[in-house]
Amino acid sequence: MAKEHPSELDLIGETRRNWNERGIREPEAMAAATSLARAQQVVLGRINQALGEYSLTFSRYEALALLSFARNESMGMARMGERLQVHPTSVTSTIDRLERDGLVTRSPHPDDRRATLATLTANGREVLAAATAALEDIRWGMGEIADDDLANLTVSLAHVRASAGDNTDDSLPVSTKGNR
Amino acid sequence: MAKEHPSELDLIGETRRNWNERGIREPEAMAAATSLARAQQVVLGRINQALGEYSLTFSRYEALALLSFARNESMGMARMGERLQVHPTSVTSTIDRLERDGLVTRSPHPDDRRATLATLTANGREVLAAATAALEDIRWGMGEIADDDLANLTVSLAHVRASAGDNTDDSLPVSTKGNR
DNA sequence: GCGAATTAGTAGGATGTCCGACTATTTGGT
DNA sequence: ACCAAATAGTCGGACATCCTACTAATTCGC
Repeated sequence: MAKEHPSELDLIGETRRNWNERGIREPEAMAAATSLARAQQVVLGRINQALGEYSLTFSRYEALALLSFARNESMGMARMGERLQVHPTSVTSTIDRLERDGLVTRSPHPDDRRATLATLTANGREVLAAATAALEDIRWGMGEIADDDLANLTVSLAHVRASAGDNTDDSLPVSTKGNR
Repeated sequence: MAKEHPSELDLIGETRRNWNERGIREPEAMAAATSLARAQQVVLGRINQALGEYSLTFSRYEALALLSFARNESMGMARMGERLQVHPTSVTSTIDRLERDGLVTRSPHPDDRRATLATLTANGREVLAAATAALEDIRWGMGEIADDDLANLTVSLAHVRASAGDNTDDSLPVSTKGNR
């Protein structure tokens, strides 16, 4: 997915300069938002590139990983949507494709006839392991960035997530925990 | 788009804990990548929410803004794809919708009969101005985060972008420029 | 000059995401 | 107990994005 499209000129800086000439009201926020969008595009592109080897996408990979952590490698779809923070219809779509590829199975919930359980298959477990190794190899798309810088990034991003109401208590790197 | 789905439990931290129990190889990179994805989801959701008022999406907004900075508020579509860092077919799709809504027009390039120029209309210019004001009002989706923190975030993200070959010389806040 | 290689734009197909609507089932309040 | 309200999952529609393939036009190299 999406080859890397490096740009010689600094697109973010260029954009900021343009907006500044026009007298923008929140330049720092604008720069942060556009940087965030571009960085995510880069990282997600690398991740999906690596996962393509296994006919996976990051969405489907996340669903597999979530199931692998669950009791019996099984979980109701509504709960998956909450955990993955996506719309119920996105879960349906994701599970459709994972089921098509034989990585999960659907089964009726034993106690609630409305609910459907998604369960990891043996094949799904194997593909997940291989895909995880591939992601580790590319450091989850984070390039050659040092762990210290990654920790800083995670902290900065935690502020953003916290502003949306996310609890981020446990996201912060150990080294920075309680240092405030 | 996408209401805010705050989560009481720390999903990122939870995920990290799960992976740690399994002995992951690049925990910092994993945490940074998942944080990036979630933060981007939050910010883009807020931005698109605000732009919905004007029947715009962030993609279409970016295209309008790009045109507004161009000479004659006009630009070839291939060039737009380079600037916006998206596939040529995505530009076609974006311009299709902007044209449908009367915000841009297509016209043949005078010197190159292969090329098509997209040009901002008067209405497009007005909608862009109103949408920009709306984005400023919500600080481009960055919530209540202080400018200092936003600057740190932009610097951290510049590292990521730089790792993809992006030139980031002019993205860095003035205060940190040349301090290395 | 002329054919090969490149470039511009689009059509068609796949995926992911959201929203609104709809069915089936379970819960809750009176 | 019973009907209203909430919940689980799916379907269809709208968008954004990518890729492959194709047409038309321009540019390059010999």
